[in-house]
Formats: sequence, structure tokens, C-alpha cells
Amino acid sequence: MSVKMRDQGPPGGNDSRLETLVRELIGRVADKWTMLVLDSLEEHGALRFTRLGEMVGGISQKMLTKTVRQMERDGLVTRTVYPVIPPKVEYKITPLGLSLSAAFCGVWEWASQHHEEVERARKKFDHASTKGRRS
Amino acid sequence: MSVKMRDQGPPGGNDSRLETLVRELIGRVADKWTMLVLDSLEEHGALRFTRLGEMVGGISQKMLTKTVRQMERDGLVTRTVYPVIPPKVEYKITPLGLSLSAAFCGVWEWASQHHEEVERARKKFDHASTKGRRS
DNA sequence: CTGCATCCCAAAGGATACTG
DNA sequence: CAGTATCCTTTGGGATGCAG
Repeated sequence: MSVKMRDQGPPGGNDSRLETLVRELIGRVADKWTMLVLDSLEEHGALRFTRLGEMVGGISQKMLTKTVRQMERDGLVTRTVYPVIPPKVEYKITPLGLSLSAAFCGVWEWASQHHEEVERARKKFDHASTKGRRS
Repeated sequence: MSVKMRDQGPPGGNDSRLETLVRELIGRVADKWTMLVLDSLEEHGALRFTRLGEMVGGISQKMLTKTVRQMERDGLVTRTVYPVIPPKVEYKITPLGLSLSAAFCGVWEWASQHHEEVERARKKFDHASTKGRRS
């Protein structure tokens, strides 16, 4: 699982530095909204701001703006402004974003396959906490 | 990518309900600390509270407690209390947690392979924002 | 009318002190 | 050692304003 073992860059003593960088990137990318936006764009190609928000569901305009800006900065999506009236802005996934989406695919599959198991675990946990002592 | 297409449960009109459930689960699981904790436990087997915090790195006790509780509730880890003095609590990944870790493996690989590309994209974005106009 | 910035408040998160 | 409780700071969400 770890990144330590397969260092692909030029050799040196920067193993821990690379590890740190990758961890930061994971922290950035392993974000609820980022993943949901990425998935929406991967499914529907290009979307306008409002429509994208609808597809994601339950996200505020503020967070959508922030998330999408971050993703644009990271090179995961492109933002195209059409200077027309009424204004039109389209967000589109990039090849890099597509590769991340593909990498994250396994997690989607995991969620669809194990969500019942998770819910059972929760029920059990809540039940045990309610009455019994645990330890 | 989507879950819509391969519904594995009994047929019915509950596609959107399942979709919602899976999305909620993704929102829960696609969390920075959850993934980092999961990875630490996957690499090192069983860890005590403090040691786990050290392995994760940069996490506060409060968030570690919260994250680990959540994960225990979701059935991703087990929490074993040894009634000794000083107290000893060990956290261990479950088979379910292991499966999630494996599913998330692709994202780790993506991060290690593309972090340079992301950084280049950021530099370019910041550079463009500094001086030029974008649209 | 669309897209975003701003304001304000609620909630999440970090640091510290304290208990079993 | 492993938390819980208590601050206080930061972040996120809803509503509103405003430019194109």
C-alpha cells in the first residue's frame, strides 16, 4: 500500500520527503466534494456551474466554487468561460482528472459492495453502546 | 465509474436510493484522516493510540479519537482494551477495513505517479493568475 | 439569469489541561 | 497511556448582493 517501496524519481535521500508530498496530495484529493465533483464530471462530460451543483447534490455554491477552483488549480478540471449573455461557464474533466477518477473507481465499487456490511456494523455498534458495556 | 449500472441487489425501483446510500458512504469514507489511519494500520498491523497518532502524523488527539471511533463504528477497525496499568488500547484493521484499503490502493498509486504533474499544474495556474488574465 | 464574492453564523478542528 | 473536557481558531453553509 505504501509509496515507500516504489520510488520512481531520481535516487537520493528524499524518501521521506516524497512520502510527505504524497500524503499531502492524498489529504487534498481524498475529499468528499472533490470526489463527488470528479465523478459527476466523469459521468456527464462537461457541465455548467449550476448543473454541476445539482449533480453533486447537497453542496453549497460556496463550496462548489472553492472545490472546483482547487481542482482547476490541481489540473483536474478545466474551466471554460463563454462570453455570451446569459453567461455560460463549462467545467470539464482533464486527462489527469480522468486518471484520478479511474484510480478512485475501486472505492466506488467497494462502497457499492460493502455498504450493507457497514450498516450492519453500525447497528451492532450502536446497539452495544446503548445497553452493554464494551471492553 | 458510477454505481448505477451494476446493481447487484434484488431488482426494484431503488436505484436512486442505493445511489444516495453509496454517495453518503463515499462522503464518510473519502476522508483524509480515515484514509491515513487506514493506511497506517494496514502497514503496521496493530497499533496503540499514541503510536497510531505518530504514524498518521499531524493529527490531533481529538481528531484521532473521533476518526478511530467512527471507523470502529463502521466496522473498519477493532478496538481492544487491555485492563492493565498503564492502560493499553490496540487498534487493528478488520477484513472489511482491509478491503477498503485495497480499494483505495489505486489512489495511492495515482498520487505517487502524478504528484509532479499536479505540482506543475499548480505552478502554471498560480503563474497565470498572478499576471495574466484568464478566460 | 448565471456565476461568484461577501457577510454572518454554526460546526469542525487544534492546543491544552485534567482524569481514570 | 488513553482518553475526555475545555477553550479558541478555522472552516463550511445559507442568504444576500452584485457584476456580466
